[in-house]
Amino acid sequence: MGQVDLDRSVGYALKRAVTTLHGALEAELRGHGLSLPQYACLELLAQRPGLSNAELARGAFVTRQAMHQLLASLLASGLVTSQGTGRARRLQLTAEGQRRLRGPSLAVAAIEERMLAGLSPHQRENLRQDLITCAEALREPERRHA
Amino acid sequence: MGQVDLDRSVGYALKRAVTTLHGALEAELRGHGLSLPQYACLELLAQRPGLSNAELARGAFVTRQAMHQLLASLLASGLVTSQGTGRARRLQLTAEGQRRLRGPSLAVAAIEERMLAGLSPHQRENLRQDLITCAEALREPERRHA
DNA sequence: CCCATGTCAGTATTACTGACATTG
DNA sequence: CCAATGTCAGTAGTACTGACATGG
Repeated sequence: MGQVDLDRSVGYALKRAVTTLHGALEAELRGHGLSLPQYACLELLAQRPGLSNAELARGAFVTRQAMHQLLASLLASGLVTSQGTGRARRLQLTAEGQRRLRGPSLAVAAIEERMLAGLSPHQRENLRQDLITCAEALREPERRHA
Repeated sequence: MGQVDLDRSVGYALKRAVTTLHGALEAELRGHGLSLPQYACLELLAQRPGLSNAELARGAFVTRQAMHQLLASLLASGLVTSQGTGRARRLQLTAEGQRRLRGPSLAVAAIEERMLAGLSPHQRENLRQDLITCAEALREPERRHA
């Protein structure tokens, strides 16, 4: 065989974990009036103020078109502001955006904490590092432009 | 703050890993004429013959309605057969389904192997276990029906 | 000139919720 | 009767591809 064994597959466990996490996050965020993509965008801007749309898209793992339309609603809601009209517009949270993010951000942190409750700090860091190692390993053969 | 720190967040690393994996899988499977959900369904049936639609749905982390419509195309394509008309219909791959799955299954195994190339067998198992621990931890408070 | 970006459309896939008959 | 299932619709949210102007 040598094929995939679901009961031993890291990929399958990965999918299970993410699905469960997404479900928990969406359920929680719904109560805060935010979708998961919206939250991700706001959180990204909170921690990395001044990102452009394209940078934000890369950080959220979506296309810049998808981020563009997501941002449109956030801009319209007054949670985010755009500065300049040049090539890379600086985006950042408004005061209202910061206020609206506070609760959800704490709630999300609590969920992540609950998810990791069974792991020691050492295990958590190992887990995070291994996940990054996995992502890096898959990105290699992409060989972006040139 | 005590809020989410993207650069230290396991959840963020999890999302990055899954997104990258999905991208690699979809790119590969496209060449085999299968979508990722279709592949998942076939692989599940290959390893657990006789599953019902609802069981399949749980195994693939989607609703039974979503699985139902996915199965419709696979049944129409003759890759899967349904037996009985009772409450829990037994589903299984046809000979054609098995044949069509072979290549994709090997390709997916290769991708998973590439993803894990930087990790020792011990690390891989640790990673898988930790992911399952995380998923379990989040599932607790759901408390399904009483 | 070139590449990345911002932006406008259109499309498509995918899954979801709701509803209801059926089965065990 | 009840819980789970199969199934039919309709809906929605999300992202994707294509295209094109702009800017550095």
